[in-house]
Amino acid sequence: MTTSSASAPKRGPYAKSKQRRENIVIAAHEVFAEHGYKGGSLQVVADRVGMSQTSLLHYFPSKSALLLAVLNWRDTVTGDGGSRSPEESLASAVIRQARFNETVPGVVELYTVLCAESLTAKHPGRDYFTQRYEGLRRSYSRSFTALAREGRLRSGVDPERAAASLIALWDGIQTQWLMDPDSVDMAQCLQDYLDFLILPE
Amino acid sequence: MTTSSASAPKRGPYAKSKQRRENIVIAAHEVFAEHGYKGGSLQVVADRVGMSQTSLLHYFPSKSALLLAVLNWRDTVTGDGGSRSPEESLASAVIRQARFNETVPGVVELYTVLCAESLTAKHPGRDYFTQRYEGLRRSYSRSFTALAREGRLRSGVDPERAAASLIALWDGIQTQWLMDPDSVDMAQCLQDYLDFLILPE
DNA sequence: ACAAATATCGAGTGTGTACTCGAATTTAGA
DNA sequence: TCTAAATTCGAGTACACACTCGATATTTGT
Repeated sequence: MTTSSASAPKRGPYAKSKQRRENIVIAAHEVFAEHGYKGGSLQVVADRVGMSQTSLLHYFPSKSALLLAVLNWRDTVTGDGGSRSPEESLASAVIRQARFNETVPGVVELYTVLCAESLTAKHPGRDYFTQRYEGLRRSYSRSFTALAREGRLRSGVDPERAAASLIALWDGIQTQWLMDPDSVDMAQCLQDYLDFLILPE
Repeated sequence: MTTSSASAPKRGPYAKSKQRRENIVIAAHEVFAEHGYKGGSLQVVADRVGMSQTSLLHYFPSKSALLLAVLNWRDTVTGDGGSRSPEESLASAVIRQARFNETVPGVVELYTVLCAESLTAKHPGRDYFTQRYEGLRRSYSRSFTALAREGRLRSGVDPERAAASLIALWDGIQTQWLMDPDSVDMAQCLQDYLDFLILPE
């Protein structure tokens, strides 16, 4: 036998399945970004990927399962959070990511729209976002603490509050940027804030 | 004649109408905060206020009209934006409002949820939020400019970017607070930021 | 008290939703 | 090639939605 016990005559997904699933996730990403989770429909996703709604449900058993797949896919695609090399500074990684985000407004929109929507009752994305925020705060908090040890954090700055504030500023500036991209310079706002918190070497 | 031309035999709303409309708006406020605009339904609002869905539509001709009424009502209730006395400092007004907001999580939730939802396609709240952000940025920008004239703005700080950043920080910290109220101190984060921007007298 | 304007609602309309079922088609391993 | 598994989809289900219509009940100015 190749896998598992003899009483399980399974063969696994066919060759094109992987590509098919990814196409669905990408289409769903667009639809959820444009209309939100509640506002987006499986039918529209199916139309966009060129298959029937029934076939779509063969790959993802429910709408909420599709949402979670979209959120997890987003994580793997965007070099998100702690994926910076040990040499790169926190500030440089943040600014680099912010500049990159300007080139993918759809990704920013998905994140901003679903994050707030996940605050509503029984939203399937709730756990994803709460865990993500916990992780992000811990990660940034550690970075600020490390900077403090080197004496490079402005005195009086609390690492945990600074972590939450940095994330908050980032999220909020993205919202304004989505409303009117010309009204605000995301990277510059983050740069200003980090220049204040972090002292030069 | 009392009002308008003779060919308009109107009598106007009855006595209890005003109260009725306000009850509807309050119920809608709760429902939209809990479920968002798309997620909330007229039936649930009608149930909560104790009337039929049809009667509700007598007061507000459409769901989107009800949403706009809710948003405008929110403005009049929360002492919002520029309603501070000339003596009170910008910082003190911001912190006071932030502390007040901790006592009305439903209002914060409505704002955060609908603001992000308004980014989605053809959302009826879009104009409200874009205009609100424009107004808020202009107001804060003026305050920072005034402080700069008194030499009380940290050198290198751009008033317009500082205005956008302050709003962004505020919005973002509210999101984190809604997800987990214990994870963050909204007023303290704003205080930290303002203490940096604004020099003591 | 009377008549007209307002308020209330039951019943219905058309549409969209996520999701199910069963049958036909395609693929892959032997 | 042959068979069983994986894939596709048309048809249908049950329900929720915003909104309409017309008829009834209530309020108000005179």
